[in-house]
Amino acid sequence: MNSKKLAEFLEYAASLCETREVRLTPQRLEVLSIIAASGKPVGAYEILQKLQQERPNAAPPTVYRALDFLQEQGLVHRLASLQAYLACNHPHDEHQGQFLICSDCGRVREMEDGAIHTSLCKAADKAGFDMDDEIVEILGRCGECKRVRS
Amino acid sequence: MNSKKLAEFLEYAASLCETREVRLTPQRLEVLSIIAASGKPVGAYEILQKLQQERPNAAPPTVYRALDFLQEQGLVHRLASLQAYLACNHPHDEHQGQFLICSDCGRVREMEDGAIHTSLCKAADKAGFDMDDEIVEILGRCGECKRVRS
DNA sequence: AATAATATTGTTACAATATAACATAACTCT
DNA sequence: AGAGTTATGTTATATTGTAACAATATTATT
Repeated sequence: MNSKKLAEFLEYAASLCETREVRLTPQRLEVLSIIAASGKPVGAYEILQKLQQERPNAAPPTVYRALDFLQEQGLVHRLASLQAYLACNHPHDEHQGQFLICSDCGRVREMEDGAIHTSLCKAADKAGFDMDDEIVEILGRCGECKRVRS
Repeated sequence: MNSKKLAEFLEYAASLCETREVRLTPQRLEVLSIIAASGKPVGAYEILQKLQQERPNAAPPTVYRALDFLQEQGLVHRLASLQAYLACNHPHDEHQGQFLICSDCGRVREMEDGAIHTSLCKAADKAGFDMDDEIVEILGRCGECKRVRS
C-alpha cells in the first residue's frame, strides 16, 4: 500500500471507529498502520518488532490485544493457514472475505465472492449446520507471478 | 469412531499404502489410530501424550513426522483454524475436503462439495490465479447440538 | 551375502505463536 | 471527586512446530 492509500485507509478506519463509538487508540492505530503499510500478511512478532521501534516496551500482549480489537472491527483479518494478519480491503461490518494467497510472492488478494458464500451456506444448510464463521483460503500462484517469473 | 469402523478404516489405510508402495509403519499406524479413534480433531501434543502411553520415548518430531506422512497420503487432514488433525472420511488421492466444525461439541464433518469447489475455481480463475490448495472451514453449530442443547 | 543408498527413527535443543494473571493507568459517567 | 469500566504494562508461561545430527532399519545393487 502506498503512503497516500495508507493515509486514506487509516482515516477511514478512524471515522469508522468514531461512528461505532469504539476507541482506535494510538497503539491500535500504530498496529493497524504497520499491517496496512506492509501490504502483505504480517506475523504477530514481526508486528511487535516494528512496534518496538516506536514503543520499546511493547510486548506480545500489546500486539495481540490490538489485533483482537482490529479483528473485531473487521479492519484486520487473520489468515489461519499462515498465522498472519492482513489489513482488510473493505471493512464494512459482518464479513470475512475469501483469500487468494500467492505462495510465490506472498501477496494476498481478498475477495468477497457471493457465489462462494452461497455455496458454503447451501452446503452447511443441507447438513443442518448453523454457520457462524467461514474460513476460505486458496493457496497458489497469482497472475503477476505467472507472468513475471516464467 | 467405534472400534469396528476403526478397524475397517485402519485396514483400508493399510491396503491403500500397500497399493501405493509407501510404508505405513507401526508408528504411523499408531498415530493414525489415535486420531481416528478420537473421532474429533486432535492436537499434536494430545496425540503425543497418547502415543507415549505405548512408546514412552516418543517426542514431538515422532508425531509431526507421522502427521506429515499421513497428510501426504490423504489419510489425515490438518484443520488450520484449530491447529488440529482429523482422520479423513474418504481418503482417495487428491482432495482436501471442506469442514463443518461445531464450536459446541467440537465434532467435525468433512464434506466434498462440488459446488463449493467449483465456485472457488471460478473465483480464482477470474482473478488469474492458479489454485494449488484450498482451505475451507466453516465454524458454527451442528444439527445435533441444535437439537440436544436447546 | 556384502555393500551402498535411501528412508525412517531417536534425541536434544530451540523457534514461533499465543495466552494467563495481575498490577497500573486512563477514560467515562454520574 | 469518586466509582466503574476500559485499556495498557509487565512478567511469566503455555502451545505448536522445526532444525540438526546421530543411529537404525529397509531396500536396491553388486
